[in-house]
Amino acid sequence: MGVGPHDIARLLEGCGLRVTPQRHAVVEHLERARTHPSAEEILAAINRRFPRASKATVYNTLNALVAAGAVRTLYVEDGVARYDLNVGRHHHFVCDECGRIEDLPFDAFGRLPVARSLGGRRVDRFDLTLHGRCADCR
Amino acid sequence: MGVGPHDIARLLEGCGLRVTPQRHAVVEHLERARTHPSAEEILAAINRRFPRASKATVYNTLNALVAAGAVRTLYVEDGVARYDLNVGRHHHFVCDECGRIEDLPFDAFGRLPVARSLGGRRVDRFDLTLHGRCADCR
DNA sequence: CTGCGTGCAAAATGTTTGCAATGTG
DNA sequence: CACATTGCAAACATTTTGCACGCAG
Repeated sequence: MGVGPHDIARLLEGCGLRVTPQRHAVVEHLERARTHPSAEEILAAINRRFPRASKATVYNTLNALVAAGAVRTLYVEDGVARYDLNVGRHHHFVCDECGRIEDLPFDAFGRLPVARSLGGRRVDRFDLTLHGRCADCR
Repeated sequence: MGVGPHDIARLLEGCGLRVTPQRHAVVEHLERARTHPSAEEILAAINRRFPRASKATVYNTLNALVAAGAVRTLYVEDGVARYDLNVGRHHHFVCDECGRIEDLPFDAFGRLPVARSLGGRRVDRFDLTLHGRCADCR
């Protein structure tokens, strides 16, 4: 699922956003990072290339991408927002040792028998998060 | 799964906490509320009986209960911590309309075929959260 | 030139902590 | 009576917002 340097610009444009170096760097880091980084981590990463980049820019960019449906927000374990470029159906694995969050393909362990309705409720979707030790920490 | 007024005192003692009226009220509200309340909601609730009760007391109590394993912290949708007295195995249903969070029994829709290991990872547990409309909002 | 985007700083939340006064065991 | 717990206020952490300047179309 490689997103080329071109595609980043297209993704931004597709969200109605102008392509700026800072925004490009935000998306590039989201793509490269396999840890579902927080805003703070993203800011630190893009500050290596753009030392003057600010929280406001990072949050503005992320919120715009989320609003446009290109990025998903994740809340895992603590109240810190984490961001996920992968908008397709998938699950998550949280390593309780190092804290990294990995994507799991939707069918990694078979389809889940989740009903469409349940006790009078309408079920539209579900989020599954696995916990344990990642391959590195195991 | 009714927890009587007696049991609240026992639960607090079992966590090594002295039984105070404020703490009793916190647990009582956790038990009665079916919405997995946030600290702010709990504070508002116990302020009806104890107008001078403070955030510090609510947070101290909740954190002590979480540390003792009697309460679970939930992070759903936004960065706000929500608290769940039910520490047994169960899932959650989030109503996207009214925001309420309901407990679902572990076997509500069959056991999930989640593997013990997955691509080099060790899987210890999993959290499943269903989204949709609750019976009231449907 | 028009206006979106940036960066800085301040504000708005949500949560934690320090401490004197108080209540519990 | 000893000391855990309370309430208040201040500190913290994260996210949002206001605004002047700057760059792109």
